[in-house]
Amino acid sequence: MGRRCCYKQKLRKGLWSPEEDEKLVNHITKYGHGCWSSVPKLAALQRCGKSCRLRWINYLRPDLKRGTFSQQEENLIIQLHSLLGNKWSQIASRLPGRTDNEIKNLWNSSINKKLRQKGIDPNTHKLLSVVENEEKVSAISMNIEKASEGTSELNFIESHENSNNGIQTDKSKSSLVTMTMDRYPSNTTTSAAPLTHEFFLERFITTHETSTASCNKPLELASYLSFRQLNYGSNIGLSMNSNTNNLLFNSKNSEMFTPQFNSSITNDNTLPSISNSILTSPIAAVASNDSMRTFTSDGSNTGIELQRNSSFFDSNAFSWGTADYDKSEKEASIHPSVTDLEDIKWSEYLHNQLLPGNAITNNQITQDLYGEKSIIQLTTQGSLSTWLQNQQQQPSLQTASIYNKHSQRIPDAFGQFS
DNA sequence: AAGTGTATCAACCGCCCGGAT
DNA sequence: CATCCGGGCGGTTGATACACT
Repeated sequence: MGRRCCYKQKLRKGLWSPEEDEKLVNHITKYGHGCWSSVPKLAALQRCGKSCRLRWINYLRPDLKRGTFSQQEENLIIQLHSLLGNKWSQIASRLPGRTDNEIKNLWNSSINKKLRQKGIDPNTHKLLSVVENEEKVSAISMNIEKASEGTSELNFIESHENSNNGIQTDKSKSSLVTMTMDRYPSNTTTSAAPLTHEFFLERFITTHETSTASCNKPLELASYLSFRQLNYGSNIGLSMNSNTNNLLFNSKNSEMFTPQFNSSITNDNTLPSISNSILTSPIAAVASNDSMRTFTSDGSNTGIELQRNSSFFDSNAFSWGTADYDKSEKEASIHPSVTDLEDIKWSEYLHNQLLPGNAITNNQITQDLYGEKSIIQLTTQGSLSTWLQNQQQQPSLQTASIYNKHSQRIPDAFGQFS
């Protein structure tokens, strides 16, 4: 099978001359492009059909928007890229007047670099440090599995004391590993409450519900936000790996640590599928480089303001992902765990879906990729547990309907994914 | 002013997909 | 069913513009 178009002789290549442009425009204006392979002949051009098509689409089309990209456009591109990856044509279809080539060039030349300067992996949209640590966690996880195949846990610890993973394995660290392994024995991993986004979100919700009078627990919020990599630009990242979901890392110093659990504290019975453990001490590290304070805006609303030293238009923490909608109906209709909450656009869920009474009265995310700082501001009057209790009464129906609603909205908003 | 490095952008290349034969 | 072929896409290249020393 040959590719004739570019093998033909006498075909011009390289930049288009104004005369060629004029010929192509005149032809397409009069007759349309029809079959691209026939366009060169009909328009008297010494070009292949592909070249004509490219020239028209990327440069001559009358509906093209010229000029530099606006900040909104760049933010949208980043958000869409986090959703679609390098599907430039699909991204371009969401930006009227912009071509896939143009967006691709912008990404490769500009955005890519800016993200890296911010310490963000442009491919995964995660903190570079987080990505690195995830690799470390993965490596350790493999070592743990290897070690568990050995004679004893002690052997594992001792073997790590002699290894060089970039992670210190002093006595205290080793004891932490021992503790977490005890907590999550391999045969109960799936039933035990893992330290996942569910865990953080539960704390956030629970805290907001039960302490609205003072709402002075910003750390729980930080824990969740940090988990979702909302701390883009921060030099501190948390990483959790599903395989070793009981380990945390401080990417600043590459130290591994584990959360302190206190299973006796708080459970409002609104999330029966979630462990009633809470995370305490490690979160302090999350917020150590950030200015965080609580405030009261009007006496009734309390909120949390998180100011970061640097910022990024976050597309993960409050965005939806197509993969999330690959869930089966069966899975979506089971228990209304917090996972369901996060499977849809989080802020929108809270704002529009989750709280019929508009318990969250304001949810503003003011972020700018290139700004000096960003402010994430949430105010709440707190009635999440009310909703959650309703969910508990009719879990399958409501959760399934939410899932269906959002799964329908995705194609509406973004068209069909390939 | 000249040289060098970097950024931008237009265009090409090669692969893939789907319809036609 | 296999092959042909055009269209479309993402990756890459090369020319040019621009910034900096």
